[in-house]
Amino acid sequence: MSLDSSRSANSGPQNLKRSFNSNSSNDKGNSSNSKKRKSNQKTLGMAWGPNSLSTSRSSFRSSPFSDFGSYMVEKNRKLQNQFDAEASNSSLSDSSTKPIFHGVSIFVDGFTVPSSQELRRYMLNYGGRFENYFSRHRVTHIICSNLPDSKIKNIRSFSGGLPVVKPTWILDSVAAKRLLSWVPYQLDQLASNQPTLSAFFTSKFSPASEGVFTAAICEVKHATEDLCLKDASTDAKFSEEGEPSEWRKKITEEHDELMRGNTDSKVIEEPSSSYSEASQEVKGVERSYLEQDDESKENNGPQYCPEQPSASVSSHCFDNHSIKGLPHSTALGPSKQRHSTLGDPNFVENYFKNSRLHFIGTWRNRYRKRFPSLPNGFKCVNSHLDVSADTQKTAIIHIDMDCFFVSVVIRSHPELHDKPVAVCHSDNPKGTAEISSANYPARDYGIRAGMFVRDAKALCTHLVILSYNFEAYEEVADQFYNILHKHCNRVQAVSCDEAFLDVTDLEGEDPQLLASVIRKEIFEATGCTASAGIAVNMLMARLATRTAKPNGQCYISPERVDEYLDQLPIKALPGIGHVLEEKLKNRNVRTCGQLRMISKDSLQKDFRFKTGEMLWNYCRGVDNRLVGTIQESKSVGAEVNWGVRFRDLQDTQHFLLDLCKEVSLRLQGCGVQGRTFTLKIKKRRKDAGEPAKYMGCGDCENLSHSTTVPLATDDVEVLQRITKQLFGFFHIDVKDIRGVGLQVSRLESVDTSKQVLERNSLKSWLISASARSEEQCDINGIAKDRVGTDTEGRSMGGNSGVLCTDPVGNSVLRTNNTSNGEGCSNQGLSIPLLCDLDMGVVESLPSELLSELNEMYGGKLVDLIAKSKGQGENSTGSLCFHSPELAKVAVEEAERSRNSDPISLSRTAAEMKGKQHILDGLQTVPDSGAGFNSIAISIQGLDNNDLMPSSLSQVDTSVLQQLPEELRADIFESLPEHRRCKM
DNA sequence: ATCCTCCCCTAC
DNA sequence: TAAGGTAGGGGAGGAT
Ligand SMILES: Nc1ccn([C@H]2C[C@H](O)[C@@H](COP(=O)(O)OP(=O)(O)OP(=O)(O)O)O2)c(=O)n1
Ligand SMILES: [Mg+2]
Ligand SMILES: [Mg+2]
Repeated sequence: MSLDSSRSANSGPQNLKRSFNSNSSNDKGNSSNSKKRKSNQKTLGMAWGPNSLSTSRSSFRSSPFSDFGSYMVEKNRKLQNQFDAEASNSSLSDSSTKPIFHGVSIFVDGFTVPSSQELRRYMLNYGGRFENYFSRHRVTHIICSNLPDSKIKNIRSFSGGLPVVKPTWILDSVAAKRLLSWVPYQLDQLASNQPTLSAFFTSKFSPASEGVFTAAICEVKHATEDLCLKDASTDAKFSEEGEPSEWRKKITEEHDELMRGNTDSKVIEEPSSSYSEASQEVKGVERSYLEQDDESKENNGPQYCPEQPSASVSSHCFDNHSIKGLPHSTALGPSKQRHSTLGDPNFVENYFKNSRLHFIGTWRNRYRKRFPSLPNGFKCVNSHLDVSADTQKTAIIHIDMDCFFVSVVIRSHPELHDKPVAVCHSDNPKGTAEISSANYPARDYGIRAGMFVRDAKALCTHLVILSYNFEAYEEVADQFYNILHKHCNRVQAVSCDEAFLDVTDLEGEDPQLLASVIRKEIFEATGCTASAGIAVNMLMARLATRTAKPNGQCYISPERVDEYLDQLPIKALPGIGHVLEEKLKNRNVRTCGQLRMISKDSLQKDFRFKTGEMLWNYCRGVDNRLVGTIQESKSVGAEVNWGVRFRDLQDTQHFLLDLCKEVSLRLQGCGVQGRTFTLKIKKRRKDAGEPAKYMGCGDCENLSHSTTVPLATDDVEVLQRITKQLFGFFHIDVKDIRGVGLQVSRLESVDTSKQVLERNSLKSWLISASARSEEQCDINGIAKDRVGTDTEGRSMGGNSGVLCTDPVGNSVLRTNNTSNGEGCSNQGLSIPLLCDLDMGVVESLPSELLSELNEMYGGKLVDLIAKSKGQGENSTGSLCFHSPELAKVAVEEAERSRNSDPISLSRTAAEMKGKQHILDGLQTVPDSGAGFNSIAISIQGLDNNDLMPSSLSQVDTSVLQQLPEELRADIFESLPEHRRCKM
């Protein structure tokens, strides 16, 4: 309770976090440290380093990732806990058992007698460990029955040099009540072929050995772990025999076995045995992934082109008008800025081209285009049909590619498949580049996504670093989804490597069998493995996948949910990140079992309604979410929090312009326009030193301001004006800026139907404006436009006129009956006749509206305007002040102009002219009587001049200053308090 | 009550 | 050297 009250204050969470991780060396890593300390204290602690700076930590709070890399730690810990729990339970039941297998960790390969289940039980009961997946660094012995010769070769490469021992070794050891040497039990074929193996093995596998059970002959000296590991992984002697293709084949052939025998049995899987052998023969396993692209490529040509609008900013269309682009900096030496915004005029584009997070962050939009929601796709309507009218159990499959980024690029390095490999931009052992993905051998060393490469290298000096290949990720993701959609029409994409399937309605299909089929197809098509979880809801399916990884699948039956969750660390639940974990830890809650002890009321009191409910449900395995197609997006944005360094306002403006271009292109790529714009700034904290991460943002305050405009737009110039305006709200030294983002929300689709709507609203607006301009300004009604197609802002009272403010505090004086236009707008109007248009209104339209309108009239509008201009100043009289709407528009435009730079203003003569026209009109305000009360004024213009100087600011100010004092005061007072102060 | 802005948290 | 993005859910607190 006290914890989340900290939310109310800005600094609350930061302080909280700081206290959590006073020892982080990575200013982004923060709270994950506490976790890491725990799970792998020594190495990780050293890797991350002791960290003195409490301040260093919260820096990258938006770094969702700070903690992400630790989930595998959690998973392992979870399994560990389960294992320990089971082991201790078992021990309790048979207190006489001795830890015969202490230090022994087996992996059962394929069919054995006794079964892997039984072997597992023996291990549990006698102090050993049982690995559900193969890891050369965790497994000490592979247990395997004699195999046909054809399989020996595979085993050899698969085993990576570990002892391959017959199951009777376990049985005999149990019978003897001590650990026997495994040497006599070595698999015949291997023993005869590889006489030298045993020497190697013996040195490598000293059972971890508290000397109590030293009876075994095999127990040689305690060779150091490091030495052993190094030997094992650097010595290619064993692995090189295995062809990569064979490895693939082996994986394929055995994945059924693994599913049934090992992974499945691991914890949860129902011992259903029927489906496993039913799996198809692998015919085309050898068909290389390289030849697989054909289908999808020809269909659509999946490609990741950061240059494409929807992916990233388009290149080459920028003039870099940064005249002083020479890299001289006051604070930073040239070398320091080479990779910053200061060193690269094309920074934004290049940055996004290389950003992995940008890739995964924008993937969803590309998916939307590639797989437009299918007509038969299930819409995720929250129809609470849940009344269990469905007697049939729902069946959900969650499927996720194993170490996706590594798996894809490792295909061209088959010799590396069992070596520790990670994908990263840099191989610099001192670098702060981040690991994107690490394969499972690398994870055995504690290497995780998000970690600095130097820390990863410290954990594993021979870690192999591979480069990104975004195009390949895109392509594999595409194949992945092609397969999923082929089997199921209820697919919910989670990310480029992960999805949920609702297979409830696929009757006659065993979900587990289906999952194995899909996994196999994925492997055959892509050469990459995927893991799957099957359960009755999304939550449990996802958890099952974690258990199943890598290259496995796991079914959690409803009966075993409780058992599964009881010891599960709460951090493993989706939705519980490091913050919630810490809060719960402070209440001594670490496992789902413990979480269940807390009442829902209590949780909702401490964690608020929704979160409390989520916690209560999830720790019980309850999840009411439905698998649905991707919903239409609610926001579009772009941000950069790396390499952002500015010297002066011009640097900043240049960057903001690029960001606007990027966002504009993305809006257009998504076919939407937006009305609300939010500018986010990361501001270096006063006490923050150099970021731990090279070119990183370090410890920052996160600031944001937003504004809402009346008409949705995707126009770069409009974005630019708005952005400049927003930037004015931050009274900030540009040298402190470490990150910038622009987000657009209140989106409106630009598809045909919406276009019609928009045009209608525009038309109605014009008509009603025109009509009203002939009445007297009529003030009545309460305008509250929720639908928001055309008006905006809130009524702020007043009789003769209403001062409205948009959310940012651009105050807009206008009459309430603005909404009349909107009232009509949804009813569909025919286009007003040209001659019915009020030219004064038309001329004062913002340029983008004008051009849109012009389109509606087939281009005749501009002609008409030209003619009306010829008539002299006649139109001026009606220009601004007969129509509140007109005034509104005029003021908005004037406001935009104020913050526009000279370049954009002069870009089109027509636009400039229009603005000047309006300004002229504004200057006549004092004379214009009744219409006067509908002037809009942007208050921030009053004191933005220092930050946003522009050629027009003086004009604006003078316009403002011409206002009667009374009105000015009125306007000022009507502004929200925080706006007034901030100015 | 409901909307709005400004945040935080989470996932990949 | 390095490329710490993107989007949704949700809540506090103020305005209406
Ligand atoms: N901090 C992170 C997390 C993920 N990713 C990218 C790389 C991953 O390959 C991909 C998919 O994320 P997953 O969580 O599915 O992780 P992996 O697929 O790498 O491993 P796993 O086998 O656990 O799924 O997203 C990243 O770049 N940085
Ligand atoms: Mg994955
Ligand atoms: Mg994933």
